[in-house]
Amino acid sequence: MKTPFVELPLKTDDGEFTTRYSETGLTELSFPITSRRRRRGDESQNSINSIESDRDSSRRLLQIKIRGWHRLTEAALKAILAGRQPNKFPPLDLAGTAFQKSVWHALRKIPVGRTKSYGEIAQAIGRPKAVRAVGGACGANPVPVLVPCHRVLAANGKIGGFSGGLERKRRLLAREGVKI
DNA sequence: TCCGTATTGAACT
DNA sequence: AGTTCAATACGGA
Repeated sequence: MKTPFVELPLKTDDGEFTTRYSETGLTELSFPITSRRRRRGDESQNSINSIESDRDSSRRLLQIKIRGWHRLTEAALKAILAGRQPNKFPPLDLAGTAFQKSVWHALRKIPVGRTKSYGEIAQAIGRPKAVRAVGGACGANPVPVLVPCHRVLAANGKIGGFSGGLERKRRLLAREGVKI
């Protein structure tokens, strides 16, 4: 992964997500801060929003490219939050080990409204015994929702875990029409 | 090397 | 239907 250098907020009906981009693609998507009160100087927090210098035209082009990616992220995120399959995703630039990347790749193959167990993912990547490790990789997913780790349930059909909180996982699944 | 995990299935109450 | 437990792969410290 290239080092991320742009951070952009993404407002949705579910709150304001935060996204980060490298020169290669989306590196991170984080859930809205749940804290009630919003800090006063919060807006100044966005200082990394802009690239230091616009003088260089290649940088300007990159800036434009990232804005395009951000629009794709926004559309894709909102689609999934509404329980629909996105038409298009931004390019992803995910930091992780080879094992984690293979898990995340397998997660992306689960269609909207369908689920798999941790064990099934383990099988899908050819490591049938790495069930717990699959759970670990899900928890390390830097781009939740877009890489749909919420569609992974425990083998007995129970909810399993979720870094964004079980409530959110249930809500996402419910919108996709999945009954637990 | 040791420890914690978003697991699993079997063997027990 | 709930609890305990061992097997197990991986990643971080």
